[in-house]
Amino acid sequence: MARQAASAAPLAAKWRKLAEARCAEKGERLTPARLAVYAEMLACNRPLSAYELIALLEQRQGRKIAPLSVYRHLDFLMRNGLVHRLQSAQTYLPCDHPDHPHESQFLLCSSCGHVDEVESRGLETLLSQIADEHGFRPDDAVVEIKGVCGTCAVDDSH
Amino acid sequence: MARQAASAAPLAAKWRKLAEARCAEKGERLTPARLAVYAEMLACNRPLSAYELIALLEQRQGRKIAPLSVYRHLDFLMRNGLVHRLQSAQTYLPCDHPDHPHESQFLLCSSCGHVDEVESRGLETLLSQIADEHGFRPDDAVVEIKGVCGTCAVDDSH
DNA sequence: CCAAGTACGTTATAACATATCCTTTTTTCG
DNA sequence: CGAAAAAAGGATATGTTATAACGTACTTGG
Repeated sequence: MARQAASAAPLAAKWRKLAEARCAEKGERLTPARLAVYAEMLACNRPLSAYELIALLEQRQGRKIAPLSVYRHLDFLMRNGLVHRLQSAQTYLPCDHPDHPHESQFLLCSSCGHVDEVESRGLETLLSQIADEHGFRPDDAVVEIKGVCGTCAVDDSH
Repeated sequence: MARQAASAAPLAAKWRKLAEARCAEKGERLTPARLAVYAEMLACNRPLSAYELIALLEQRQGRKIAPLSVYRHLDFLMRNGLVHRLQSAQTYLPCDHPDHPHESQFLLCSSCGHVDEVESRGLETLLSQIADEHGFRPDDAVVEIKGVCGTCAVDDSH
């Protein structure tokens, strides 16, 4: 039986289609190199630093990859709402629900490293209000809550 | 008249006393080196990268300063609530009201670079609620709103 | 004094990100 | 189609941010 050359991480059709749709909307080109970075991030399913991502891609593809390439691909993916950057950890994470543009808030577990992406309209409203009270016109907000997730809290108590 | 050797930035008594009080509470030692970093940050009155701070201190003191020294001093100042780190900009800013421990939120103007530190109990409550809904125990939250401040917005409209 | 702990200096290096320049690929349009 | 333009990607170098590892000196408290 033929073995396929594993030059890219497997990518579920669901995610590929969403990604294609998001890029098509803006007339952006979702090239194989870009898709490979996105697939790798989804396959790994945790926040990755740019250099961790480089290492994974190099291993997968069996060749050297320059940091700049990955940063360009990350920029592209962020620009199109497929990937977020965690500012407090300098890592990158695929968006959990890239079906629509949105602001996100993150819950970062300091114990297991898991990150939960949540979307709270109430919070966004309140942030706008706060900005408004200070005569400030907000463009975009970073909200990253560090703490311990439910699973780890349960484990702690044992 | 005697000219004083300007080996440290001038530091208003108000800020020095607050800093001393904060450190005394925790039995921490506010040494001259630490105070010099704090004074420099207050004198500059804008977010500084660690390396900008190094350059300023080197100029002021007329000698080389190792990055690690400044990072240690910044850690100290943050640990004692005198300085904040802006996660999205990788810069450091003296706390606006170090008279009590608190969580802060920041309004960062992308036009003039000014940063406003605000404290919203309502926001903190809402963040706790959101965490709670997700079974998450929060330790600390990063909230940084980027946008355009009132002053710059007025200028824009001309 | 002496031991322990904290602060700080020095050198080196790790980790994160971008600049510059050039080649390849894709698109556009006569 | 084929030339020009635009977008993407590769290679090399460098800039920026942060920490490791190790040693010395300065408190502090018995």
